Amino acid sequence: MARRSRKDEILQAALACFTDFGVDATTIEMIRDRSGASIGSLYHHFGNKERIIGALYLAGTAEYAALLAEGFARADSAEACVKLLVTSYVDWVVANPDWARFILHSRGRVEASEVGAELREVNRVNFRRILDALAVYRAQGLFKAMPVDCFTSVVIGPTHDFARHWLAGRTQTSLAECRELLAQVAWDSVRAPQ
Amino acid sequence: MARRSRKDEILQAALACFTDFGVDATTIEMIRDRSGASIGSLYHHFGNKERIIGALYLAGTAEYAALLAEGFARADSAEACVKLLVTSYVDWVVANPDWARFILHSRGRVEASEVGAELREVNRVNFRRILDALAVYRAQGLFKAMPVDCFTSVVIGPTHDFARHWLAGRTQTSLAECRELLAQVAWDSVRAPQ
DNA sequence: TTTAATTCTAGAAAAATATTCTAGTTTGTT
DNA sequence: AACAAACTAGAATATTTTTCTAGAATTAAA
Repeated sequence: MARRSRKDEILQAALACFTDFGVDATTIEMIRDRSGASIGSLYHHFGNKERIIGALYLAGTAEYAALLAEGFARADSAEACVKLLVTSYVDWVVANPDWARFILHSRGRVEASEVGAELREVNRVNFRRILDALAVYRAQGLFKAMPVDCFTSVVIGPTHDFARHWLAGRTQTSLAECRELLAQVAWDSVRAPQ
Repeated sequence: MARRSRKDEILQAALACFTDFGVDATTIEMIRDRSGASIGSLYHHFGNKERIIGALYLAGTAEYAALLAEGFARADSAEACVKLLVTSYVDWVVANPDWARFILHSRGRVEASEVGAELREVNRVNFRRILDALAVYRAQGLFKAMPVDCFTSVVIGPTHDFARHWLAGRTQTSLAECRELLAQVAWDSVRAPQ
């Protein structure tokens, strides 16, 4: 690409600032300096600081959702689907650590902001798609009996938690090394007893 | 208690504001109004806004750690220890939902702030205590082989994730209802195969 | 009980930060 | 070229955080 759009330059600069100084410590002026945009341009594109944060967050989750959807098209068993939920997440985090760090740390903030409703809607749709894909296996009794609410938490919870520690530099083991283990644990946790 | 200390009144008011409006939307002035303290008093006790957030965060994690330590004194098997990690967390979240919501949403922010180092130290000590308590069972081969980094994530990850959804009002099932299920899943995920 | 030191409270003033506003400039279309 | 729409610029304004000086309450020593 010859030159990114100004809007993308701003988002890129914002992420770099968030990574270096934390979301709360970065000021609009820092983003302005780093992106080369003017205050006017910045506010033209985003309206306020929260919406910069929101846009970056939504773009990130959309990328992960796309990766997941692509995988689901090929997954042809209960085991493959469950493991895919873990491995897609791991792959995306490993490929985009700064973005992932930002998202993990800003979820609450974005949910409470103006774009919170939009985010919840996107999540709801993605969640629904996952459940639909798994419904047929559930009907076949391939999963342990469990409130549906708990299912995703049991599958993805350990991976979220470990990814957070890895991103914070607190683990000996790398996230990539644990990819298969986490996928296997997820599957073992939800499969029906033999 | 006849009258809470001014410092506690400020923390209490801050939590109430955070609950009602979100951490980022509450201003120092809102905390001042709600607590009845003056700006001077507020800055005398805390120095800046981040330190109010940090103090509230550390107080919350200390309460949970105390609950956990108390339980560990009575836990006398690998299974009891693992399940305790889950049930103590569930019990604390159910008893202190506002505080838990704040903590879940502010972890990243606090880690990035001045008190981040203190928080990491507290976490490290608590984490070490847990691992020490479990080391004897690990030596007996009661746990599945797994990098030690992954162990806590596998145990507590699903509970963290579900608690977050429950606190956001996104679940049908209540957290309390899932208490035993989550504890059992945690134990099944880490116990050695029979 | 007086005195002195310390801790705490008050709110005005200053500094930092976010946002709005008006005036352009560029880009694309007819 | 003429026009409209999208975009950029930065000064001006508004909001929010933080500092600062003065004084009140509390504690401890003499």
